[in-house]
Amino acid sequence: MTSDSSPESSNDAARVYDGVRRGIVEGDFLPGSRLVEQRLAEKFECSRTPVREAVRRLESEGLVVVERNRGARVRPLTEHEIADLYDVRARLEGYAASLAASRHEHADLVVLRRALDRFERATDAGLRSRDDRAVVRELDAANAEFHEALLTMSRHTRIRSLVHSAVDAPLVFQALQHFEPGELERSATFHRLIADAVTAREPERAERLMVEHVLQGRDTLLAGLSAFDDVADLFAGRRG
Amino acid sequence: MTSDSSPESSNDAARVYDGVRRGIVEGDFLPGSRLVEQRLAEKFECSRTPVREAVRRLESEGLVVVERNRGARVRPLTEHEIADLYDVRARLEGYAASLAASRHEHADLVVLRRALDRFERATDAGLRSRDDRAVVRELDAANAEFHEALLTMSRHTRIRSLVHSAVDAPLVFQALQHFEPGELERSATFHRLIADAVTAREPERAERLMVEHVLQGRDTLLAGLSAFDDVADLFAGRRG
DNA sequence: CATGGCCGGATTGTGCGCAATCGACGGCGC
DNA sequence: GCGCCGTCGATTGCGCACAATCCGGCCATG
Repeated sequence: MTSDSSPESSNDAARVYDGVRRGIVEGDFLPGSRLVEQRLAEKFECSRTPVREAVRRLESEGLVVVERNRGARVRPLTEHEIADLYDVRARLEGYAASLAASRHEHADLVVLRRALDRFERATDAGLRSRDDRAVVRELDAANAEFHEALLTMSRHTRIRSLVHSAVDAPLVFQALQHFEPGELERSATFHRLIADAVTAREPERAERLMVEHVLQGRDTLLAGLSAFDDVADLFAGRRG
Repeated sequence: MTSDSSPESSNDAARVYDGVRRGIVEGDFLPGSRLVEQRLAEKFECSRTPVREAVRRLESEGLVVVERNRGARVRPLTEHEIADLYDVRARLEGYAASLAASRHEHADLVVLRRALDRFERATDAGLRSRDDRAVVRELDAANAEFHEALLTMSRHTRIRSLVHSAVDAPLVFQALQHFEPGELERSATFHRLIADAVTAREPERAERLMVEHVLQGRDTLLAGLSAFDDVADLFAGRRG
């Protein structure tokens, strides 16, 4: 689930936005840590102006919190908030899936199938070596492509940004899901079922399957979190 | 549904944000019209820097669109998009209502009741003179207070901003709803029923009622729109 | 020892100027 | 008359400096 702005965006603000966002998602900026404008400006070799813009955008997307005159920090998340976000996400993506089933055009199906295949290949690789960073990154990218394809097919101008508001913040924990045994296969299965329901233009089934898929992901993640309470503490911003 | 930042924010950026937002919602800036940074800076008596911040924030909330190096304009909406936004809103606020029914604390009910009373008073005034701008503004404010109260009671940190993403843009048309005969009473009735379901801690009923309430609003609005096709054209940015 | 006011460094908020970019207009050749 | 190209004005993108604000520590006082 990456943003619309491609990483090689020519303007500085978008470049900083992509960089900081990736830094947050991949764990280089830990939750609770401060994002000082001057520091980021030096890191990305530009002035504070585009940095400000990037940070404010991240704020409006819920990845960082800024307090007036006190600056920005990476938003810490409690287990409770993660669960809530996944519940909203389930509803939003479920709705998107039902729209996709109703509204898709033939060309969309090609894109969807390609995303499906990519995810299955990534799954195979992931089953062999799930601690290879490149493999994990490919898994996440393939997963994002599948979900993005459905958002596009829904023909709903705004739903993409709405889904991102719910999805992006918990993305920090994404990696945890891949370590749960069976989760990769489960995801692949659901992706296929969802694609089938959408292809057959069955909105209700597509919605139900998507809701269940997302809730599965929620539970896997929460299970992984409580298995690593110290990690949970870390991500909640309670530095030790 | 007004933003969290109170209008008397000491901050220039927030002041401009509030001002432009109000200008869009109240029709002073028509959809499709350009928002030139320098112009806004003069109007709000500050430099372009805070104006930029305000405009970018409005962009991320979907009220304006900006094209690179070409500036911002008030986002035009098609009837189709309005319908889609209301559908998402129904689901999101329905979810929020069910959460509110499950999670509210006793003190919340006082706030909810006050909002309810305020809306009923505003309704009475509205039935007498529905073309008085002050009365309409009070109606909108009371309505916003009711919906905001439920969002607060849902104890879901992020749902407020999600709902606003779906609600804010079509707010431009809000006024149209008040002219549909019977709509004010219908709204008041639903508000009361929703409040009752929430108070009685019945999440499913609260959700159903809220979904229906929002969809009623959608239909009223669309009916009003097609009754004024020229107005619709105007708001869609097709200037004549 | 607890408390409150004061000061200095760090960081954000804002103003302002210049360079880059885009669209419109008009001149040129055909 | 029509399409192409260069120039120009309008506007945004960005860098930079100064002002406003906040936090921590220090000191005086009770």
